[in-house]
Amino acid sequence: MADQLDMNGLSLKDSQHAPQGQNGFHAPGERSAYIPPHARSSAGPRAPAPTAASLDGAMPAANGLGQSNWAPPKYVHIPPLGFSTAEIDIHRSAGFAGAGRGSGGWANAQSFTPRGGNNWEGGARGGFDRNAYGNPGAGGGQSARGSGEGQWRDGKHIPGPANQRVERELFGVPNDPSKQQTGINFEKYDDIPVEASGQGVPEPVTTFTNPPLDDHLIANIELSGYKVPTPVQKYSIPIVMGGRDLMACAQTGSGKTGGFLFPILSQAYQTGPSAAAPQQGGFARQRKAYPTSLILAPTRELVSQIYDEARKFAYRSWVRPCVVYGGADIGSQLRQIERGCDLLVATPGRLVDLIERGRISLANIKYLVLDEADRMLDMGFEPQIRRIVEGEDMPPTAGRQTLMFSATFPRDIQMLARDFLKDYIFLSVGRVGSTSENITQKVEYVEDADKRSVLLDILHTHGAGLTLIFVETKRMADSLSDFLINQGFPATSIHGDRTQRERERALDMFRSGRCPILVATAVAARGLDIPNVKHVVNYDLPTDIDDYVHRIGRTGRAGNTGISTAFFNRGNRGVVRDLLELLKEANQEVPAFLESIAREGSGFGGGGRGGRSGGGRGRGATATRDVRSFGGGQRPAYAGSQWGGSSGGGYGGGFGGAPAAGGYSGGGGYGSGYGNPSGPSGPGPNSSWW
DNA sequence: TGTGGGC
Repeated sequence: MADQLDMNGLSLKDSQHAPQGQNGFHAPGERSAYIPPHARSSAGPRAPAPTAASLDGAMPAANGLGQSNWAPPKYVHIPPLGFSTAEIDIHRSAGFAGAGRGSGGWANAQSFTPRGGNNWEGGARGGFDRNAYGNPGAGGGQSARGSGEGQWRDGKHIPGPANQRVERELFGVPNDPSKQQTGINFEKYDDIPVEASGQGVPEPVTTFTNPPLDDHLIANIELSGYKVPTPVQKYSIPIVMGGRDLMACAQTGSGKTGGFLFPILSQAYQTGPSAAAPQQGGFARQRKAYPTSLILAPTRELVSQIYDEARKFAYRSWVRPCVVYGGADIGSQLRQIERGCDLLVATPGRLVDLIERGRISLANIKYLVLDEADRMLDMGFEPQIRRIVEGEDMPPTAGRQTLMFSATFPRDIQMLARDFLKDYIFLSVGRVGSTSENITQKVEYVEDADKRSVLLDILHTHGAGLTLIFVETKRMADSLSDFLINQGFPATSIHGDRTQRERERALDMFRSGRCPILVATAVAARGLDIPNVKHVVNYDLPTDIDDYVHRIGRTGRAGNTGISTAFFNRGNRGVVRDLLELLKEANQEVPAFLESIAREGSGFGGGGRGGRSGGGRGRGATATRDVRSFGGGQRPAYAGSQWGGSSGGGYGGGFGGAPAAGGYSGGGGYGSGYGNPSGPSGPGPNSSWW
């Protein structure tokens, strides 16, 4: 269904869709118009999920390339993905078919493809009716939009009616592999250590129960299949509900999104819309939206993913989530916002645009969330974030709650982040290397000239499952995917120069297994939750080790295992020390050449630390630590979630029980071997993942 | 340097 819709308005550039009957492949000689490399990768619209038969036979033939390298069985392992064409169609059609508004998956396509009667329509929200705040029409039966939305009336939350179709769209059907992550049971993570510092850290919760959580939220959590809060959720729920600011380090895929959505929505369901809400003139047409929650993330796809989650947990509630990002039709986003916007998920650029147009005010923001916060505050994004947070009408730190989440949090970025936080609690969830236990990391020495052939070897060897290949530049993404396609591999690419439609399509093809090889730039490095990524290849290593951490984190998620392979050569010696350290910490095999190049490296590059990581940006210890604890040589309290036995009390520095002690008073410190001594580069650890 | 992100 999605693919079919994608046919609308295709330009020449999209002509890969045209030869539907040929599985979307052109013989090279036949091309009369330029077809971008990635375009040649796609199977035609509505192509069935690849089966051994379809790929084996049709694809190479249509490709007309001889395909000596084509090894069907390996890439056709759709079975491990558990897809059938029918399932895909069900899901997708659910996403597009009828919902009056944004549909699931990457279905936000509607926002840039104004198809007739697009998804934002389907029943005008009669302006704002703040008397019965929320979703007019939902009260007495079916909402006009058919989404089963609730409202806030007379100080009470009145959930909308259930809607089977919407439920299936949001929560999937049983065993829907595209919803796999939902409902992963995190009970096995019970022994994950947690470090919390700051004044008065509250006790963690252990279940999704009322109190403190609102019943309506709990119902939606159950629909989503979550059973027990993940470690980060256990801590973030009471912290956020207690009104505190938060800086949290937790691997994506560990329930981070729920970590902020749960407490925010729960509060919203209990307290209703902000009293200070929209100064609606008495006129029907209010064109400016006043969201109470704002979630910012660095890429469009991530924003879209968060929005999809938000819709689940906001189901039938008075809270209306909206999403805005660039590359998509702004008109439909405006219409969407006009119908009500309580929780807004956005990329920075488009948000600024909408603010400038006077269509969004941040005056009512109660919650500000920066996802992938270290990225949002790095050189590239920081000015925009600062403008949004400090340069518009958002309440100051005292008037809002600010939450930051990331898997990595370099020291310098922590320092910067403090500008946006007030008396925050620092939370680090996870055991050193816990992720990597699920990821087998390999590093191979490969000269640039040999990369392609080594990659082919790898692709032949590790056939089953999805393979995500990272490169450093957009150009390389195109040329490598082009190469792979010419070699007969079902590959596609995603990077920032592709159109939004191409990006979403590539991701969808990858996700669904129809195109199990994806060549990507950094755009896909963070946050994306793609089930069944079996192998991450760092064809080009990033220059920053944190990027490496995020990249390999696309596999081995939520208890699954994964493989990571990095191509290393002397051009990467800038990261050699950090990489070395990382591998050791994660108990991975350390190739000898790494050690020796690291020694070479220490000879030059100046300073104590070889390579680029000057400025104290290198990895130090394994755990991210609260930067506030470095000042006086003090360390944050150490809270072993299940270690100390005493259910949250009695950690060294006053976690839980002894409020004032916090992380400032040099608590018990780390167990031996937990916090490494500071590296030579600087005052100490700064970046990490759990 | 490159990668994201508005028009």
